Amino acid sequence: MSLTPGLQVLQERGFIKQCTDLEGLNKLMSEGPVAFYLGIDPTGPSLHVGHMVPVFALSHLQKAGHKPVLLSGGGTARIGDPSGKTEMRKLITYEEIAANSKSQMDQLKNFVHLDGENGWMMNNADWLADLNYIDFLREIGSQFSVNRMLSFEAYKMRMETGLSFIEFNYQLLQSYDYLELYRRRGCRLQIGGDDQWGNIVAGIDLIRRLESAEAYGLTFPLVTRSDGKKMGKTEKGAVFLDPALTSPYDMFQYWRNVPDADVEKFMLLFTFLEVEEIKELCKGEGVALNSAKERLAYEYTKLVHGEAEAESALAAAKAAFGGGGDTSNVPSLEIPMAELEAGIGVLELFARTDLCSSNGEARRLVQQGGARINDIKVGSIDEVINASRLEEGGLMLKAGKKRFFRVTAK
RNA sequence: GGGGAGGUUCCCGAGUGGCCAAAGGGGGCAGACUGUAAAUCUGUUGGCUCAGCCUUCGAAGGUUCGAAUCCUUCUCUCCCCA
Repeated sequence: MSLTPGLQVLQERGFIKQCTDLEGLNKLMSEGPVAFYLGIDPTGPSLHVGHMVPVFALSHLQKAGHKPVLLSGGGTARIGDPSGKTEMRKLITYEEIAANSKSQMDQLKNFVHLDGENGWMMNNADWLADLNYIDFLREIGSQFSVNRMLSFEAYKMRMETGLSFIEFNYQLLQSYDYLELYRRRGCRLQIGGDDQWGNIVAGIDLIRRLESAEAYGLTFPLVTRSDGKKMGKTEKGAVFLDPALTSPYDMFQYWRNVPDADVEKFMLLFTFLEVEEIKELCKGEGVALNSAKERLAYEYTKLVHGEAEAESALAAAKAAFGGGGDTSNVPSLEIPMAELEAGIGVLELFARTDLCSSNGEARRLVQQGGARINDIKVGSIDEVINASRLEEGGLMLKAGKKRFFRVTAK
């Protein structure tokens, strides 16, 4: 079977995990633009790496001429999806959900063009928020078999730890979303992470029963790292798109430090570079892969924050690790010159930066020989830093091998 | 509604009156080795004005010279029965 361009791209980039009927979907897509949707629940204020595989997939399909609906789950977030979770998520307020939804959607402007003609942005709160319970049960609830739902993998885990009724209803709402989008926009495809498989399939069933129409589902792998660490997590938490939560520099560093074994896979999934070019960049081994990692970091940062920020992050990283150069974009803190002239204890100095969260941590860092200032090891916890140590108006603090922080005096 | 079991440090989990800032594991951090990779080994991992002091074992009281450990009330979670 030769794949239609959109699917072809997803296939060769390693996006496709499961499809309800790849052949059928391929045929449909070969006949013309297909309306499809991706739902994202606004459970947090910012999107993070974990959200991005489906977003990239959406963009690839859009580029191939298909029509995306980006659905913010303003209604479903009020319930909470139990899929893949071991415990119930805390319910969040309606106000938070609305705010999250807005900020998340704003973040995707660089990836998709939802102008109402080639794509749409919708919110399922529009049809879920004011549902009439009895009507819903009669029309939708009657179509669902509890026996069948309980057999779904997504609920298996929860059968051990407990599943509340509110969460059990999540699948009905997501299925109803699909039905609504089929009716409103003619959506015939829903895409999502592989944890959404059960919910997607349920929606397809619902459409078949009520509309006698064939709809499709396509899921993407839940990306893992070869070293077993959680994808998109740093010691500080998730790698967010919001620069207030994750600075462009930190985002850059996250990708820059990815394990060798994952570079190619991540480039295919998280950048728009041509497949050929990626193969070329990643064919090297060992040290050669370092430049590929740098490129990966640059491309992703550029997509999220724009070229200027990506350049800055790259320059800052080079300066910090290579020595010299423009360090002005390394995360920094400004302290009054007078204070520095009077002298500041090293421990206090480190504790005031993001490098150490307490004096004790700074003490440990120094005692273990991991603290450096302007690349000179801090020898003692009693050391006092004053203005004579300034270089180019600042101090470059280093904790361990790869955490940098710049302190400037004014 | 009735009965039972529990809530311990970032997570899991030991600890039933002083030897407990609290075993062990995970994770994190640092050092060695390296390539801002992985793997491995070692150290470290509540705060502070750091041989001392302060705060922490769901919350609030109480008993005691002394409480994570005992008592009372409250609160939350899980399980069984209805």
